[in-house]
Amino acid sequence: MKIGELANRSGLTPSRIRFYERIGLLKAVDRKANGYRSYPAEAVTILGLIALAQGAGFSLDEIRALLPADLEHWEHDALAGALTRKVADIETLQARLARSKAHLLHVIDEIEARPDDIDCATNARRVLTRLLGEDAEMPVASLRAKQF
Amino acid sequence: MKIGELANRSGLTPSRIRFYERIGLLKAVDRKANGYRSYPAEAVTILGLIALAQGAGFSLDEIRALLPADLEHWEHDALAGALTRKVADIETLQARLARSKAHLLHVIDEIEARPDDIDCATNARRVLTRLLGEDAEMPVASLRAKQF
DNA sequence: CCTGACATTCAAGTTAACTTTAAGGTCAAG
DNA sequence: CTTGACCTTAAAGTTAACTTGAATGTCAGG
Repeated sequence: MKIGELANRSGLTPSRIRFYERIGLLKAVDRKANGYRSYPAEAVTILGLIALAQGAGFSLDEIRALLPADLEHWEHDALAGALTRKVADIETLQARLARSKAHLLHVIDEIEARPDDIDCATNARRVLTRLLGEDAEMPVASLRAKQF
Repeated sequence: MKIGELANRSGLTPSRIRFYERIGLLKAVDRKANGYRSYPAEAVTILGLIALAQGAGFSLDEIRALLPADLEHWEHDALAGALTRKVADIETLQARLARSKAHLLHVIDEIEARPDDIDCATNARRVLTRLLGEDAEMPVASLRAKQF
């Protein structure tokens, strides 16, 4: 199978597949006489797995550390541990998101529920004072460091 | 107030504050005779708001579009709309995370609950087959495009 | 007067995960 | 024999949000 067909079957682009090879996530495959890469059918499965793991929040580095050379020879304990830790990561993120959401809803409430008898500027001051006095959270965005 | 003091009070670094000015998130402030930036007390509030918004998942671009020149003159409707949309974004992410988590737990189950009478390789094939046959999700990581 | 803690600017580096571009081979079909 | 769809490589570009580095200026204290 040439790289274009593999790309079609796996849903990844050729450039992405070559990139994975370059960074050592995929081992270099055989070449035909003309230099074209020639993939075994198994490659579709491997790429599918990579995409799946990415979808679950694993970074390419993490995936590289877990993907066995032989698809039937997983490092059971490392894999189970990584999966469990990833679940914990997700739970952390869920908790953080819940707090962000609650916070946002609270702010929406504050700005919508302005008493009729005070003007916008006064209300703005009131909202601002409350907002900055409350909890200062860690940025949700900082989670990108952990692949979310 | 010089930039160092503002940095201390706001918890941001001086380089970050200069960066915000460079990209137009903060308007340029007055300079002392020696060229040093001189900030009004209000700047602490503004930086606090920026950090707060970032914590809630807003990108700097979004924040720039929402932050009024005058802190007491918010564009009420734009702000309320943006907050509401951000809550919706968070809900989308929550749903996605829930699915990822369920998926991971399912995989952990599959690899742990291997029947005693089949070997690792066979189990690996069984797990792989199920895994790749199921749903292929969008990567959680793709949410970074929306600031999470 | 010197030292050290500040301040300034501009350019370049960082991270992840790719894509894009450029310049060029290969090959089946018409 | 030429077109067009593929394939190859290496290098550079992308995005967000900063940081780091280099070269230099300012200023209060001892």
